[in-house]
Amino acid sequence: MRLLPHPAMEDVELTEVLRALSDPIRLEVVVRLATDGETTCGKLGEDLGIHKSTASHHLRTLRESGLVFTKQDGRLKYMSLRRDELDDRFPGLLDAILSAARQDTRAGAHA
Amino acid sequence: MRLLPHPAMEDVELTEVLRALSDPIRLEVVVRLATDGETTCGKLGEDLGIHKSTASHHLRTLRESGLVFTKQDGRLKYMSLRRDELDDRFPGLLDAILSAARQDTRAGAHA
DNA sequence: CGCATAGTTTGATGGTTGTCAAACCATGCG
DNA sequence: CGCATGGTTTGACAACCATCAAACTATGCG
Repeated sequence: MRLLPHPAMEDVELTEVLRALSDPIRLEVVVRLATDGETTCGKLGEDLGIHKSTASHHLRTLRESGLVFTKQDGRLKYMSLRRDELDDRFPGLLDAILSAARQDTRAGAHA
Repeated sequence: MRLLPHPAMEDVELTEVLRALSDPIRLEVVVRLATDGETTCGKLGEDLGIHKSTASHHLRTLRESGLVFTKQDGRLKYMSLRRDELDDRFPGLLDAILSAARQDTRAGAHA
């Protein structure tokens, strides 16, 4: 059960967080993490129908931006949202984005 | 006093809004618009020390993403935030981002 | 009409990004 | 140790982006 390097929350920049969330796949990943709790890299790749290296790339982006936390357990890497820390750093931000994303999805994709 | 074409708010996509705000200059522009009200393209270029064509490019991005409204009056084009419409479309989002941006700026740039 | 002013458009350039595939690395199981 | 499995890294490619400069457009003033 190892931990991986993560940026300290005070070093997390708002523009980096917003950039990470501006990709539809990464936004969907964050919504799923918020809804279903933690998941693994492989499961995400399957669920979203993308190559595993692409999933790895997005998860790295999310980790480096400060949004997700990665915990290694055996061969698996579990990703989770750094929800409390983010709420502390940017109060209300994650909630607003999550509810906007959920509403956006429910309303149907505006092609 | 002419109006320019703007996207309808129901066509505004969350990821586009986040992408528009993920550029430090555009985020700063939005903060200024929220604080000081409307401004012109040329003033922004001066204030931020960027070329006027760069300012024009960023303002176009902000307009197309649905964040700002452009009103032409004579030779000047006044930009303003589509605050109420955005609040209606994505409740709480703009406020959370603005307060995060202001807090981030006050805390000093984390190089 | 002619000119100055405010913005936009069009290159051109250097840098970043998302994607897949293939090679690679690390971990645990037998 | 050898192998399968879960992820990462690298390479390649096409698309996109921020920036400046220069040419262009549009507007109002005299």
